[in-house]
Amino acid sequence: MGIVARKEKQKQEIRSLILEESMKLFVEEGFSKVSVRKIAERIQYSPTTLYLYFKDKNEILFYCCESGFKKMLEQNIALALISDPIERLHQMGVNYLNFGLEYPEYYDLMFIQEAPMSALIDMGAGWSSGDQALEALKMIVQDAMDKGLVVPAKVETVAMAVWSMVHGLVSLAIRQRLDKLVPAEDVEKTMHESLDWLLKTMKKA
Amino acid sequence: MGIVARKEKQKQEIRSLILEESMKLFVEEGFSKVSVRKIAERIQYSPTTLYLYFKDKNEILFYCCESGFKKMLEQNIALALISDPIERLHQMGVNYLNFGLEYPEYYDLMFIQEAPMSALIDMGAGWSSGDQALEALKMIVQDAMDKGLVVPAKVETVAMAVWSMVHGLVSLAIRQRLDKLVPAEDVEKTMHESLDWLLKTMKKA
DNA sequence: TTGAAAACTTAACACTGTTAATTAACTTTA
DNA sequence: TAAAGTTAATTAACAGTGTTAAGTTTTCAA
Repeated sequence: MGIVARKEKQKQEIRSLILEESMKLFVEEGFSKVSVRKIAERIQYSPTTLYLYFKDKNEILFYCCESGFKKMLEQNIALALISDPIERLHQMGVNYLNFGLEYPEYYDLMFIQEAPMSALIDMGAGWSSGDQALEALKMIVQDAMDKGLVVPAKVETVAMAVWSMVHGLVSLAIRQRLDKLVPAEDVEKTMHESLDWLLKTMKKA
Repeated sequence: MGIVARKEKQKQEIRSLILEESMKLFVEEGFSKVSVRKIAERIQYSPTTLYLYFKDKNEILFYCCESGFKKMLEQNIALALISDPIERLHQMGVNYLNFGLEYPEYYDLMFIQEAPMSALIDMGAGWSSGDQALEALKMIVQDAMDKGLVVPAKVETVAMAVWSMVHGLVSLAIRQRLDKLVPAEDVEKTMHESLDWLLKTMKKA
């Protein structure tokens, strides 16, 4: 049984190699520039070999996406130290904005492109890491309500509102729409001000 | 000078024909399915002819985008009848959500894809209709502040917050991310609840 | 009617994702 | 050890993409 195990391990190594190199590629050159042939060339395999390890290109992107979520969750570990729910929610938002602005290519894949979601549907799998992040958000909102820090409302409604706002900020920024509202050099600052404004506004007086 | 004028008119007619058919195509089959060759086939011209009327594909999409903004602005005409700024802002948001959900392909082009913005940069032109919509938004926010209906803050900050939120809602919905937060059949309803929540929350007690 | 200018097309380039058929490599069995 | 079987990887190809250069047809003025 040692041989079949080694073979399995080798297979996993090539899978990882494909994913690693794909990620490098779209961090370097952007999502639209990633092609199956380019990935193949980097790992010195023929393009069709990738299809032995993944169903199609979307599936490759889906797994890249997963690793993006891991990156994001890492940033949020320190949140547990913040006891005040509002302050915790605020810091979570700040982390979200920073992540989006620092890794726009990852963000694009995770939340803007439809490719990874199509793969997800084809695979019948779950949005595992994404769901995890959303659960964390809902729990913070719930916590804030329980402690009477925000006006009571349906948790999903508020969570959706908050998520949509930070996503809106990041995705509009990434797609160069926000500089239609304020000068380019003020975009990042104003994004944070908008987030601050929301948190301040939703905080019960 | 009659002849040169007629020629110019014919040229404009073909331009319009290209744009009309392009728009039909991506409303029918989606943005990603629109190709230069498909457009050309529909209008019974060779693919390369399109390049006599537009610099590239992005430029075609840019002009389609423009017509999307016109569609959107039409929906907002009735807003002028609403005197209460908060109520007007609310209705503007509702219109925005409805537009996005009703014409997801247009919305995609106008606010999600980067192609039209690239064209805009190449052309050195302005985001004319888009700017107009944003001005309208800022004015309403300003109005609400002047009348003491919301807590004073920088107009750009609040406008950005509101726009980002509705954009976030629509774009996450279009890309099937919101059904990770609530069941698919509840998405639209919850989107509206989130908008309601924001407006209620920002309204000065 | 001829010649220039404008409008349009054909052919081609360098890509894209993906599949079927084929070869190379390794494992197991006789 | 040699043959058979299995797995891994490749080559060739298809049908599509945006775009450019060169050639053809049409239109109009002198």
